[in-house]
Amino acid sequence: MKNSQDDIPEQNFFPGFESITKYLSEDEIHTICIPEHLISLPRGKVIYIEGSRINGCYCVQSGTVKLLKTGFDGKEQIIRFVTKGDFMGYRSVLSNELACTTAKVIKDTSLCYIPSEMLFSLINNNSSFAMMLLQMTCKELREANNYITDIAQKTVRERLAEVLVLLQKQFSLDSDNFLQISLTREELANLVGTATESVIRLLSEFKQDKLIELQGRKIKILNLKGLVKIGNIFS
Amino acid sequence: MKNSQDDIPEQNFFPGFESITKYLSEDEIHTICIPEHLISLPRGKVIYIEGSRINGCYCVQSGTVKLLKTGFDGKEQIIRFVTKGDFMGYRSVLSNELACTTAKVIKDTSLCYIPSEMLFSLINNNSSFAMMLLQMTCKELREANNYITDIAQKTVRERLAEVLVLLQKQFSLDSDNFLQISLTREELANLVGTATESVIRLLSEFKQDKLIELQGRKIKILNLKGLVKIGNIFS
DNA sequence: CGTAGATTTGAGATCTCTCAAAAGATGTGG
DNA sequence: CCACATCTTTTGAGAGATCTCAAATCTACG
Repeated sequence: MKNSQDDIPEQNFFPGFESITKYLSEDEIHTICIPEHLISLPRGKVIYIEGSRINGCYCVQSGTVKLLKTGFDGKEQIIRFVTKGDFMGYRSVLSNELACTTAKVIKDTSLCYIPSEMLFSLINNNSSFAMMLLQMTCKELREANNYITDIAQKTVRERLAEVLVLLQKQFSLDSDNFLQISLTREELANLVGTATESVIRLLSEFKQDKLIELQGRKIKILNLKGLVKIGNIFS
Repeated sequence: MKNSQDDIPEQNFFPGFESITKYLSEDEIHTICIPEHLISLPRGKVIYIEGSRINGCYCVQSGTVKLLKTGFDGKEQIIRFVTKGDFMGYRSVLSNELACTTAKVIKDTSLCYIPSEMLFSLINNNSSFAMMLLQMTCKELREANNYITDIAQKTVRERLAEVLVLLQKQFSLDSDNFLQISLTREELANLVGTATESVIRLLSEFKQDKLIELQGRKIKILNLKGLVKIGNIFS
């Protein structure tokens, strides 16, 4: 597998792999990072759909993907965003189940596909990779548990404030300090777990209270502490 | 480690381990199942508290434990129940973080304690155990994601119906077909994510509609299909 | 310029929560 | 075994948050 291209720094070609390369040998990296496994997709494209069988997982190298579940009445619930260095789809592969979420691109993205066999072989042959994966799922699990408690106990107002704070943490800012993620009001509602109109009303309240600034879909956090306080965020 | 007691069937002494013994060698089982690691606790006892450091995880052999998180205003949110054969606490151990939930006994329980080092050594030396653990976290993650969607989109009435159906799935029935789990109205509310009074009102509605029968804290499901329909449960 | 989709605003309906009080259950100590 | 204290459960009533429906505006794009 190792070949004469050793002098070419892979990191430049596969920037998204920084987070996992430290757990993989050169051989393993070369096996995964073949051109046939690299995929580029524009905003709006669906990577996989809830209920379908997926035969591999994905590592995001750039862009943003939303993972969502569809409720019984067709309403979307956004579970999390997947950005550079994150994995997705591995849960279904590992437990050999149909995908329980839909993955949809919200900012042009490039992905590396990792076939099931390859994932299983990595886990079985490389215990530090297995441990990394285990810790990753544990982290997701903790966040999911926190989210359950929040959604169950907090008001919509508190949750929206919290979501804004979390977006600020996960996404970088552009030159004008606006969040580098563009969500429709509906997507924001599907993240918070509320109606679109409620998000709109609360956003304009927050704007009036000088907590945020709005320019179409772009959001700038003006008073992070204020939002933290409204959202009753402690952790 | 292996000794002259080989003729004694461990299963009788450690019934809760059925689910994990198939992933462990005899040696490994003998290392884990030492008397010093077996703990019996009555209802009401706390095994570990949210925010504390735990140095190992637990495998439940009998009884029932509730895992809960405390919201900012002190209200409990029950995350899940841990019963025979289930693990708990491993998430915090693996990610080397403080416990993010509190574990409290709700039905007299016996546990086996598994120290951190032992857990890590099992993962590193036994890839099928690591895989089992990984699949377990994936299963929990799927359930957590489902729960997020439910709590965010369903009404309290739908959620209570769903919770009753889930309890019926997870817990066995006594001779009179009552659920073998005893929860206060408040605990039920903390599971559904609502106020105690709301649970009480809805339970008596369900009773009037002949969906359930109540005897104090004991609950008998009379019309499972009806509850499934009210709860909009598809999976 | 026209159409489709997204956003905003308003108003009424409704679900759910909170607060308060009564009734019932449980447990303790005398 | 009774009396008292405490906790749980139940019921009522009113307040408030949030949702739904409808209509108006705005935006983007061919």
